[in-house]
Amino acid sequence: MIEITFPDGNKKSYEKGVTPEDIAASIASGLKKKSVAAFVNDELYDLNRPIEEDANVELITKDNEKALEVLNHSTAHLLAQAVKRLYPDARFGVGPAIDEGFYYDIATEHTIKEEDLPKIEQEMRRIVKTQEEMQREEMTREEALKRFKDDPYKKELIEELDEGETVSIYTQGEFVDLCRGGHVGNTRHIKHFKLLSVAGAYWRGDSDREMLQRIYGTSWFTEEDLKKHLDLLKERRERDHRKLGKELRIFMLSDKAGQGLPIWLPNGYTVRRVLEDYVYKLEKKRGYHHLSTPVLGTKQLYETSGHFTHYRDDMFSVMEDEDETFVLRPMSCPHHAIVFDSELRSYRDLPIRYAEIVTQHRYEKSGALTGLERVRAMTLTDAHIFARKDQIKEEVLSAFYLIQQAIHDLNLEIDYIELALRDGDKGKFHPDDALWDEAEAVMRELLDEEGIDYKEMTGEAAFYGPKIDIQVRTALGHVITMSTVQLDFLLPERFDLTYIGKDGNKHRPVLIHRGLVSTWERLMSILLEQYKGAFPTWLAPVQLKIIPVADAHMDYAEKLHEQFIDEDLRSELDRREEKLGYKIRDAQTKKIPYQLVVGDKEVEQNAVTYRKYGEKDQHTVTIEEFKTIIEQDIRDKT
RNA sequence: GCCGGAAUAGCUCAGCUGGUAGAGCAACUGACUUGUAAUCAGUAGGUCACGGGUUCGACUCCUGUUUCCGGCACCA
Repeated sequence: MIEITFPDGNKKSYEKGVTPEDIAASIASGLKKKSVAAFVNDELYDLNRPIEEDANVELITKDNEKALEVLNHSTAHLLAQAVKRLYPDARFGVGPAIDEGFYYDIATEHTIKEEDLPKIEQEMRRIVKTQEEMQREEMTREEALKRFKDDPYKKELIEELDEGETVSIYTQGEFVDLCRGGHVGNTRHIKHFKLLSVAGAYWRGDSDREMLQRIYGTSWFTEEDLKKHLDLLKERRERDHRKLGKELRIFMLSDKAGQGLPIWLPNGYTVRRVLEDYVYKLEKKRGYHHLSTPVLGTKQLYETSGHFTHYRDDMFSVMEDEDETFVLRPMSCPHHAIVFDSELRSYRDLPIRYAEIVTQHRYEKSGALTGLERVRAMTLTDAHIFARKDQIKEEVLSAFYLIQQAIHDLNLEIDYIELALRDGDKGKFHPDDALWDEAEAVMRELLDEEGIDYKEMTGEAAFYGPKIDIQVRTALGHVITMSTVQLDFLLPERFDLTYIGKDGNKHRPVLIHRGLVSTWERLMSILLEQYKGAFPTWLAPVQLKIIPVADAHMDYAEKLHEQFIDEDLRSELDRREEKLGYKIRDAQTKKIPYQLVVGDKEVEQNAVTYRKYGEKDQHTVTIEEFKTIIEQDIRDKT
């Protein structure tokens, strides 16, 4: 007999070799049904894996987050088994559970197409029906190597394990897979799943190695959950900024103008100007000085900064004219460094904060380009703060809080914060360890002191220094880097920047790079998706639409329209001779925040009847009242 | 850049095994003068992404290119 201790402290005796499933059944039949796996002494156990000694056992039920992961992982195995039956030459890479699903990487002569997915799914369902037991087996590394000798990918994975490590494999029917485990125990537990797509993926994520075929899928405990998830995927497609951006005439892309070179249409540019203005004022209040520098710079400038050597491949071609050589700038710090260096600086002048609306060009790989999210010409508000070492914490934090404010005003939410650090890669990061140690320590310290939660990411730093990256989750579920504060000791060296200290000697300033709300392009893609194209009034390209009931009311409507335009409201008047319902529908599909209907009643009362986008109620108010309402709305930014 | 898929009217899409294209919406014209999501009728609109090939004949089959989409890699 062995003794099992439950999370609530209760203990119970069981036969040696009892499985989590048995334990669940012994407590309640409902619990057995709900259980998916278990933590046995904090190790993930399959439902059918025997427990050989006294242990702490926590059953993982379907409502536990881990349960879905186990289910999806098991579904990946099921997928592999089905693929192997249909394409016997198939060899397998890795097949993990991921957020919202799973995938498996496959090597086979057969090119797997989207049309093949139903066939594979069908085979999977067949295996579910025959209720294959997913049997765990443990062996030495050497045995495992023998077992998988014809499986180059699995073999490679095993070879990387330490000598003497125990390897576990799982067998279900004729299919055997190398796997650490945590499985549902039997294929019959897998019921509600769908294969979603096929894609290519490099073996081990290494672009120098071969590409495998990857099948993505998703698996759930109930049909409702599966359906809900599929609906969510559909909803995300509806929110796609490329679709909305086209419908609402926000931006366009044209192969005639150039791949990845977006064109801002009047609607989009209006939103952008509002954002630019907002940021300009925000920065102005925080002591930033705005300036403007050219999109073209000498190659020498970027050689000095180090960007040219680091990012040569991601820059547009070098331009040569007579004896000068230029590049399209990929970023703006060198220009700002030069401005700093153009005058003698005293310690009293610091910090100096330069901000600029910068257009920059990067030769992004063609496959990376995506709508406004990833482009080759982008504009952003970029800032560089030149400070003394004793000012670092204050300046980094103030930049951080500025970012927080902007993200809040845009109705976005910080998902998490990353502290990006270097790793041992001397080619990727500048080699001065002392500078790195100091910079990384300061960043860590200030985050800790301020009680800001963050994840450390080694190997993710910029080549010149550590970064604090602010990650935002978009409405489509992507996590993107929205903002960044980077501490740089290197560029001031490279440009030999100095200021005169209290002691009368020259000192080296530090450089803090600050990206506020990504680029306008990317921000627009995020906002479009966030608001589903229905911009809040302060951002909306058209804030209100005046709709006269009939021609007779046109004069009144014209007068209103003029008044609103004078008040700096973005007003439009529908002058078409159409039915009221038709014009209203048009205003609605354009997602205009306020639609104003004016007819006999309004003319008589000097009033407007408005309806807010997304609301059902209509309100009749005087013109003055309406102005107060919309102006308040604009101030609220909601 | 890599793997796979796609490209038909301004937009959304149909077009079977090869016989040179069609709908809805939008646009334009006319009638209707309207009270909260589509009034009716008519007109016009396409080198079927581009180049080459197979064929008596290609939107359809083959091939190259371009762009887009799903991923991977990359992202100062």
